[in-house]
Amino acid sequence: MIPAADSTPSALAKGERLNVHYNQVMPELPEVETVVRDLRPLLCGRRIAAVQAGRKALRRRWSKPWGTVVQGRPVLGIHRRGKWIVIELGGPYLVIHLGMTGQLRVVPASAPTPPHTHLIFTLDDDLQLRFRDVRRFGSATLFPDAAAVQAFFAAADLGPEPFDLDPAYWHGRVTAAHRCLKAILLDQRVVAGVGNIYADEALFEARLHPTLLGDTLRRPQTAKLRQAVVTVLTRAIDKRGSSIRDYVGGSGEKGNYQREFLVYGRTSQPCLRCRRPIERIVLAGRSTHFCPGCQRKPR
DNA sequence: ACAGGATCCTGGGGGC
DNA sequence: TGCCCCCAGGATCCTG
Repeated sequence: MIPAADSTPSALAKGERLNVHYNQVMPELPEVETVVRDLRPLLCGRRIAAVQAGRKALRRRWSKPWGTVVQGRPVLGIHRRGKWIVIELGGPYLVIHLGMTGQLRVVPASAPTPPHTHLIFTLDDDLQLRFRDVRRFGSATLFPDAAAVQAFFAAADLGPEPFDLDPAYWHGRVTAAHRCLKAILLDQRVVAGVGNIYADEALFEARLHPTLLGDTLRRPQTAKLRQAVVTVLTRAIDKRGSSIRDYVGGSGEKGNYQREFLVYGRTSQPCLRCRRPIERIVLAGRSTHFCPGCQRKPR
């Protein structure tokens, strides 16, 4: 078992309404992209000297001889695919999902180990890559080679990246589905990387009601939705880069998470565009926020 | 086949 | 003060 240090999470600022229960970033595509970009210069070219694994398994159990497989391996690259982080280890690949509360950090080996740290990779220069995940919704899996990683994504039927969406493909997938737009956006088989927050934000950006059924949309609407997904994610990646810059550095964990969401987490607050109160409903088992003025309800 | 629901997991917040 | 219940979410498994 990895020893736990006495560090407690920082308290939420008073009056904080966004992400009421959380004092950390919920990782969706923009957060994962930021983590990958930040980790790349810290990890690439280094070598893994040792691995420590916690006793409690994550949702996807790692293969047994972790240490022997990974030990001595160089980190050749780190990439993102949807919300998955793929680390290339000169042969094997490490595939990580941050789930809801997962964190990947590079810190000095001497830094205290916070609770819920499940994996520690000691690098060859007194730094450690640490995977921490309070709720253990995340996963870390070792694959023998690139083909095995591809097979894993193929088996999950992981859809294309949102930035590469072919208009015809997108229109076909959306209009083929007899279910609400919110559920379609959350479906990783249709498009990879969109989560609950950015699904709501994208629908607001496109001014489409979340309960609209996919098979009722016409081409201009699917085009608008596709563009909205790209716009919202691009904007978030640009902002997240600065808002969680110290995510990796380890020193100031607080960061300032004033996110500029227009609907997510803003239930009952006035729409920043039309001032009508944002509404919250549950769709596909997920809280869904929308503006009844900007996103007109279908008949 | 497809859509929707339950499940996992934990800490914080609200209610009593 | 302190307990208990509820809530949040992504992926996956299960049901209709």
